[in-house]
Amino acid sequence: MSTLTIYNTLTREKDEFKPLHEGMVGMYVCGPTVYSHSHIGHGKSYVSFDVIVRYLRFRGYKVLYVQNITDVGHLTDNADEGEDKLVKQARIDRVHPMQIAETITRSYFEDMDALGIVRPDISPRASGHIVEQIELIKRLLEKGLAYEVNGTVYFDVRKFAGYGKLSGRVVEEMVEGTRVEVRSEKRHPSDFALWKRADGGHIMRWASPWGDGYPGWHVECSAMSMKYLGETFDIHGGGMDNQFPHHECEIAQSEGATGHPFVRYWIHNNLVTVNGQKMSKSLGNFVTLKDAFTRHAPLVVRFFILQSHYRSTLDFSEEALQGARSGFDKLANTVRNVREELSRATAEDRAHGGVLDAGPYRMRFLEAMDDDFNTPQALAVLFDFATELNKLLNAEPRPSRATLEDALTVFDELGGTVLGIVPAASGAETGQASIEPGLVDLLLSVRTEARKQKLWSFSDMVRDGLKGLGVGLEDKKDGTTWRRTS
RNA sequence: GGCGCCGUACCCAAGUGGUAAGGGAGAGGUCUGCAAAACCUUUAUGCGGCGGUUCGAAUCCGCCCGGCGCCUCCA
Repeated sequence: MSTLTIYNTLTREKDEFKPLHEGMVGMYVCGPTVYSHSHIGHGKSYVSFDVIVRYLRFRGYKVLYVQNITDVGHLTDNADEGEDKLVKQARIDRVHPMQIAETITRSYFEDMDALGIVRPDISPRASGHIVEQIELIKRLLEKGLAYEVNGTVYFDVRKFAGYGKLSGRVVEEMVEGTRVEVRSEKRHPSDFALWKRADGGHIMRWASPWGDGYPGWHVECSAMSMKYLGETFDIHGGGMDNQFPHHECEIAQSEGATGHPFVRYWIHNNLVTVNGQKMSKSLGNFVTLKDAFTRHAPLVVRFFILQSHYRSTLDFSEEALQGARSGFDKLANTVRNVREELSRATAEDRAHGGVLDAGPYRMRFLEAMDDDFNTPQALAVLFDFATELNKLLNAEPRPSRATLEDALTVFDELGGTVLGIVPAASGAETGQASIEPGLVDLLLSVRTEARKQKLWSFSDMVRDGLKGLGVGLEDKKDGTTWRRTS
């Protein structure tokens, strides 16, 4: 097996992956701020990290995957001023902020489940870890890396030498040209809030050594990741837009407090564009997943995402999604045909027949995934494999049972377990007891009889009618098969 | 202004020194009562442009053109 390499933002190159503890991986990914429904950008991000987790597990690592739910703390305009997003939405909807958080959290998991994303092992809520955040801030104050002003605690950026190492920024150079307004309270414009004083009407507030307030922008991720994964862990992921300042600040807080390296591999996925333009909350041009799912099956969206590399931007367009759908169908058809042929081969106890060695395809797939999770290339391997299998399925002698079994294993493991785009056999294929498949079969036998009598317009009527109901027919040499097409 | 990314066929998209993956769409063909599915052939002497390094460059270097991102929230 080749070695797994991961593009590490910290080193700016593909590093060989070696976990801190043999066989175990601690991984943290920045989760959503739950104040509005997830959009396709979230989809791309979490599908990408889902495949990374799946692949690591497939490769035999025991992965502990932690992804936070931010239900407090992020602000609307800049790091130090502005309104809490949850509070703002709550005011608009005239409900308690936690009601928004709860509703949106459910919505988020609903969408992620639809995309076939394996749930994180732990989904810690920021509001449930206020104590840990306060403890972290206390440690930073004790070490002299933070200071308090009027109930607000700031991180003193100039006291932490490593500030800027992730994003390649130099503190002194950042001041000029930025739009960060200098707040007189702060010792340096780049200092960021760890704890914020809650003014009069602020609903989300907690008691702290510095008075009533709420956690700053970045502490939750440091506090929660270290709580569950330890002070140094293997992988931290997130969107590229979080590289600075969010992740930079996380490093400063965590390493400042512990004195140890925080994260060994930083993984950043690229963003989604719509019509070539960045999709963002402030631009208001985002497409929610729920909206996308009304036009495209969730698995097609997942397939579409995996057709480009996680570090590339992905341009969302209806045309591209249509193309993805056709490609996805092609792969799904092949898997279905292999399953059907296998049940025939099993029934006739077919020991000999056409042969295709799955080994080379499996190897190429793993090599692609080992190369910084190159899912487009891995998919290309599955397509190559499908083409060869289709040839075999059309040829005489019929493929051997062993070949079909191997092929199915490849599809189930690589396409299913790793990429998550090959679902388990559907009800119709497994003969699930239901009246509907029985009725379709009955119609098909009637139509077959009609075709024997060359009653073409009659048989076409049945076919067209079923098509309208989302059942597609295929007349093959050894009989007619059907599948759901919508 | 500072830092960074990208530009590959009609569309999407891999490939980072060895002579252009894969998917979609189009054209032609095989099979079929017709479809559908599948298979075969075909569609970039060419990788934004111009130079340079090299036996050899889409891949490395320089300049230019075009698009985008971060430096304020965002995955």
